[in-house]
Amino acid sequence: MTSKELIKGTLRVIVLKLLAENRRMYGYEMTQRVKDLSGDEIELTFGALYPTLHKLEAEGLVTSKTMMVDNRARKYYSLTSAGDASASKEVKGYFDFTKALSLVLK
Amino acid sequence: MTSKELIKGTLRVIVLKLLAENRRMYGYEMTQRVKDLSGDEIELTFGALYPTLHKLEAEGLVTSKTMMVDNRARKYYSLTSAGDASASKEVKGYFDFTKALSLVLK
DNA sequence: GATGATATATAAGAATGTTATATATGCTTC
DNA sequence: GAAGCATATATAACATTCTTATATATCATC
Repeated sequence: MTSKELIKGTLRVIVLKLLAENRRMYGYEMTQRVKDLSGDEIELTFGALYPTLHKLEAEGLVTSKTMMVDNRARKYYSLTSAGDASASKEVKGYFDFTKALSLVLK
Repeated sequence: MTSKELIKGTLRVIVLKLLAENRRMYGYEMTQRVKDLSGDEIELTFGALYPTLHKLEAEGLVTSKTMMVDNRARKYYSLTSAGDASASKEVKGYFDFTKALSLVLK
């Protein structure tokens, strides 16, 4: 892990992007996917992930469905159509911000 | 402004970088410089900037010196040698994180 | 004399993240 | 069969950090 503080503000975008790329995912899967994709650099914590997921659900950007898999409850999250629109918008916003910030930091 | 939330966690790096590039700067100057450099995309708020500056000072990474300029008090901030070391380290940390995150978001 | 740019700073409140904890299954190892 | 680890969801207490509002003050311009 490079820096834990820097994840602030980006968790929401990460979740939206993951769900935009995958029809449905469950929380634990997201933490593993992010860890893999980032080369073990970014590790999501559950204490941050679940509140974020619940918040997105309350905003109507995400829906969830609990299923039994291998005798174990698994809660799948998916984007709503509003969530799909938000996802591309917020990912773009992230890169715009990054670009602007790189002008300051370079 | 693209997104206000995304600035979270990056303010500290911004301040360190500004002071690494300039021998000394005052708060108001920092907000203007960041605004200029980022093409009006990033606007620092004083309520976030001053606490950050004071925190860096408490950590021994920054020192300050108040001077009268045009009959007006102006507080200049500078990096200590520890601050100088932190600056390059934390800027690098930011770009490492950004790189890792772009693997997730692309 | 009102407005706007310059200039620093604090306080209340909101948002968001960390750490610890609880719960539970299934698999592997001792 | 007990212990430990990976899998799996979730909440609570706490800490940090940012936003918004507010206070104060000078100088230049209209």
